[in-house]
Amino acid sequence: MSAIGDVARLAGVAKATASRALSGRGYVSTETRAKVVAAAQEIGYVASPNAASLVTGRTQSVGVIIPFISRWFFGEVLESVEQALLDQGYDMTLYNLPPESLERDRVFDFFLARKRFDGIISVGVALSEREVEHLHRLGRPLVGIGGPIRGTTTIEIDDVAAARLATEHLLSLGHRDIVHVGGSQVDEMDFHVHSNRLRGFQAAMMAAGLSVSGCFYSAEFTMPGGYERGLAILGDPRRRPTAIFAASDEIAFGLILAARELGIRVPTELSVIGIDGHPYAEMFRLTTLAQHPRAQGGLAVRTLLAELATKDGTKLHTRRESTAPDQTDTDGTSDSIVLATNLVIRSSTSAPRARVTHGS
Amino acid sequence: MSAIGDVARLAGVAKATASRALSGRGYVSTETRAKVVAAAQEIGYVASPNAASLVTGRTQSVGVIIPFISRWFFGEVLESVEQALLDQGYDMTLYNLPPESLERDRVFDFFLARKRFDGIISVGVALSEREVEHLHRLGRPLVGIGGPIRGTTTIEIDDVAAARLATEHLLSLGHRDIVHVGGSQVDEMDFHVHSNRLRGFQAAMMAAGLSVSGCFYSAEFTMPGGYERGLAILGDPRRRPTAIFAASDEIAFGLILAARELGIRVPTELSVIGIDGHPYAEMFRLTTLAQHPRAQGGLAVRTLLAELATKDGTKLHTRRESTAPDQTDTDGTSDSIVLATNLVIRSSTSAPRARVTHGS
DNA sequence: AGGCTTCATGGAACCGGTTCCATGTTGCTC
DNA sequence: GAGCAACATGGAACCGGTTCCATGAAGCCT
Repeated sequence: MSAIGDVARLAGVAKATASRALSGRGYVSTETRAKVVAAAQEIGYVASPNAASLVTGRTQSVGVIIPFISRWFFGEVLESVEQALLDQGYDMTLYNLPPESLERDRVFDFFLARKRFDGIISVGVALSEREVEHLHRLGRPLVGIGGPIRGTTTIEIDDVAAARLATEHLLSLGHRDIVHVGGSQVDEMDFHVHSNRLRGFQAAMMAAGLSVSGCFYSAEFTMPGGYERGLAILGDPRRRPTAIFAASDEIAFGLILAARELGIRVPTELSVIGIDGHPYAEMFRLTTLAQHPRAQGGLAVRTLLAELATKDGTKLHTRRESTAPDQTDTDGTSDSIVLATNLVIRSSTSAPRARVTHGS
Repeated sequence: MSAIGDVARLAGVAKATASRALSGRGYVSTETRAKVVAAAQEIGYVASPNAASLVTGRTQSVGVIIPFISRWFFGEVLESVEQALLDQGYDMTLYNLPPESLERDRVFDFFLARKRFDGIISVGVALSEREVEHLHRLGRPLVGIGGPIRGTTTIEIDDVAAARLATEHLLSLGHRDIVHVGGSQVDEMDFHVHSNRLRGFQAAMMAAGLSVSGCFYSAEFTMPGGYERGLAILGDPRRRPTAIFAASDEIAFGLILAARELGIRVPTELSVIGIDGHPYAEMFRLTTLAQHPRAQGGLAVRTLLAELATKDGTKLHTRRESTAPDQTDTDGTSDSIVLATNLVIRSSTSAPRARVTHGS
């Protein structure tokens, strides 16, 4: 269609001047700029980002890797990341890599290897040494959400602490017979979320002098997952706990539904607490430790763009002359930014009923 | 980093030959190709898509516009679209445009106007005349999901028919006192889904000789939305219907929860049917009219890529010489591909209890 | 053996921008 | 009024590929 050359011709200036006028870089007189802008407007000129990328090395777009799209946490992160990037004029290209994805290598070796992104955000995907290495070699900033990645800034919550706080809430209400329903070790490959929450639970229990053996059940991280586990755990009245700490709100919802189905009153006969701050928590009156995925997404984008701005001094476009001796760039700030969670108390938790001593 | 020139030099051939060898276009002897491939392998060469796009006009990437990410239907579509595109070597760039988005114009005029995409998929976003016009002018294929867009191939289900079928299921069980809980007119701007489902409901009711006045209640398209409406509708025992047709499974879940909370048995005292085929339907034992968003997404991609392949003959790269007289390209196949839905009967629906005649 | 087609390869133009460098202008200082 | 900095602009190189065109070597036909 219309190229910048056409704009220049129409405005009666050189390509170089038109470029400067439109991009705002370098010296251009006010009148010239006006002429160029008018010409561009007239023929409906829109710059080709490809051409610009080719010479500047900047693409104005960011790649995002994520294992799930429709699970609440990930959907929220995605929405906030997209929003923040759009605000700053960046495109977001999405790679959905479920835990067992066969495409994984192809995404890393082919899609991400092309210099198509100014930076990459990895959400809840545990990267292998090789993969991190691979991405670092691209010389593009990489920011993670949801767990530490070696040599990379990561936004996360303190899962151990969150789990401990949730458990302590139950303990403080007087519960002694507490069970944790969390993610299975098998799904764990995707991050340490599951085991961290389990550890937090165990830490709190042990600090209270309670045994943790037999207190953990695994479930899928979904409402049906919690529901099924709930039916199994609560089915046997003699082994029924007085409180359950669920590793996610969705699991907690499922547990509550299972309890209702079995005629067990929440919270009178069973307290349930979750982690997430899911929008449905209000409806289920669920007490939960709220995390804020949108804040995490927004912060990830700000962090990435800040690193990008810093790196701006150092020409992104690797000039062949500057044969820097393959520095591994380990100076990369490997901080882990921990965001706060907060306890939202609703009516799914309360003190346990007066204890009925078993067996006598 | 490494450019194709480096590969060529290492292999001892010209850039042109290296390009042919790697892209597989044009004549290259087997040995030469081997040499080039080996050289490329050796220095870890990865082609720059930007440079290629610049000359070919193809970007190997597709833009997707979608109003929600975390709602079930949209998440599913997104996952399947991404998957299908990745399979074919395409990138997916995502634009999240919620109904009231202020970014809307910016996305159309700036982000989508740059020749960055080979095609565009619009999911559940009603496009204005101007926007369609705008996209068509780019000369890139456009495929819609979820509703007709003038002059564009669209993948959809027959919402009217699906609603009618759902309603007929309730009627065939003997229900006469049926209520429809669907999307509000206000959200409607995003598509005709809401009003189409309402129309299907009304058609079935009227065909059965029943009045439809006062039989419709609007709700947010979420579980809490259905829950709240459910409490209101079912709260008054005298005006309680024997069956509810919910416009979405999530609404249906909410209705079921409300019923349980009010001590109303499903399906004995209240039948509930939804539309969607949500994965949680199993857990809620919900009878529903299943649609298949993944199939819709996959088909949309296949359709788009097919149009792209056709257009391939006609040089995508508009050569300045071919000053074709601004043809509006109204030949565009404006088909609407309608995908099937199917009734999945579970135990949220049954015949109504023996009728208790009111008032006497 | 001469002429043609098919295959192989290199040189150079080109896609559409950005940026370096050279060449002028002004305007201000001493 | 000479000297110098800041401002304006154009020409040309360049980013990294693809493709057109020309040249040449085989292989085949008559």
